[in-house]
Amino acid sequence: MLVDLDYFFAQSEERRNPSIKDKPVVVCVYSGRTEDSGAVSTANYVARKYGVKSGIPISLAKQKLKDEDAVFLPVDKKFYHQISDNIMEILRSHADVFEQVGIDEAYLDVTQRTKSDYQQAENLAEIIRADVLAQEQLTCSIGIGPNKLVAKIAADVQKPDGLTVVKPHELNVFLSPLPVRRLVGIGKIIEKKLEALGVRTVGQLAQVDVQLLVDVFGRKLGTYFHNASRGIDDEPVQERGEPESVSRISTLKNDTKELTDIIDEAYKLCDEVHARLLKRELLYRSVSIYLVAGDLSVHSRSKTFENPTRNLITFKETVKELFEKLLNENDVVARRVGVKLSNLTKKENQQKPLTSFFGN
DNA sequence: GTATGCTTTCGGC
DNA sequence: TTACGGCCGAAAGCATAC
Repeated sequence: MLVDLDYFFAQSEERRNPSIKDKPVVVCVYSGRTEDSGAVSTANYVARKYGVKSGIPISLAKQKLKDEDAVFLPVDKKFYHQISDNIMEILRSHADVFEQVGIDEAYLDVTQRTKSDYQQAENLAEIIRADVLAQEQLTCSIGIGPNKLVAKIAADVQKPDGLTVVKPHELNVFLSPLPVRRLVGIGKIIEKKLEALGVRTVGQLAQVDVQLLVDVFGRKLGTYFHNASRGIDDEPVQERGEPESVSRISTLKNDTKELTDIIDEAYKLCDEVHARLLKRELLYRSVSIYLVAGDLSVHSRSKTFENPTRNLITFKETVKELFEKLLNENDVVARRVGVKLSNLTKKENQQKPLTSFFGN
């Protein structure tokens, strides 16, 4: 079962101030450069009717809504996190195994408690929705299926406030008409390659000989596509541990080509990211830098070390080295800069053995 | 050839 | 007609190893 909180940030704002909920509500990330510079994080369904959606410029959203009584609000991540934590606790209590994905989504393995009975799973989903609504006044959309792949797609077809159940015998009818793009793992490039093979829908993909898929995409991807098109997926619902990366990015007050200006800003971000690393008692093995140029093209560089460390000086030196490298290789003006630590491990068992101790 | 791991880019929210 | 965040994980693409 996949539970997805509907237009989460905007719905949280509606809960905080119910008087806005019949109006277009647009939650924005303001960059602080000019009055309306920044992008839309998410919008409620009233706003979506006007073409306002995640990622578009705030000024464009304002234009689309210029004749409406729309509400523009800045993101309040702390507030959303509180609500999310409360809801995730509710969801966890209804699952055999629980896997949170991002701030507004979670997989619930309910096989045991429903004894694999889809009617019981549907009943449980209604209980969960009622629980979330009663305790946190928010709606969600739920997909139920034989595995994560199907549950995820099911949750997407009917929202907001939807419940979609796909039983094993309904798999083909449900999946066949969908575009291949709906399958996790199929992006723009693979979509193009499949189109060249005359494959546009999941049903068509299921008709392709598995050997041909293996020949074109390799064994791993080929067999994955073959199985996914049939709704076969063995990925277990798994409790997630620590995040895989910690990053910060910010928009500069003014564009610059100067390494020193970029480094100054980047070092501030390093301090924040490093503080978060320490708070979670983690070590990093990879350092990345990120630069959005004046023309909005994106550039990044990264470096991975042999052994995990928590050293701040190493972090900053590496950031400097990577920005030097990037600026040497590209003639760009920096608009936004960011830093990231990844390949994170807990402080204990930090040392991966080079070879296994016994055997081979 | 395929597997694996690293780097860079993409895309969802 | 343009306009443009911050964060995350996934995908793509490559190099190297087997």
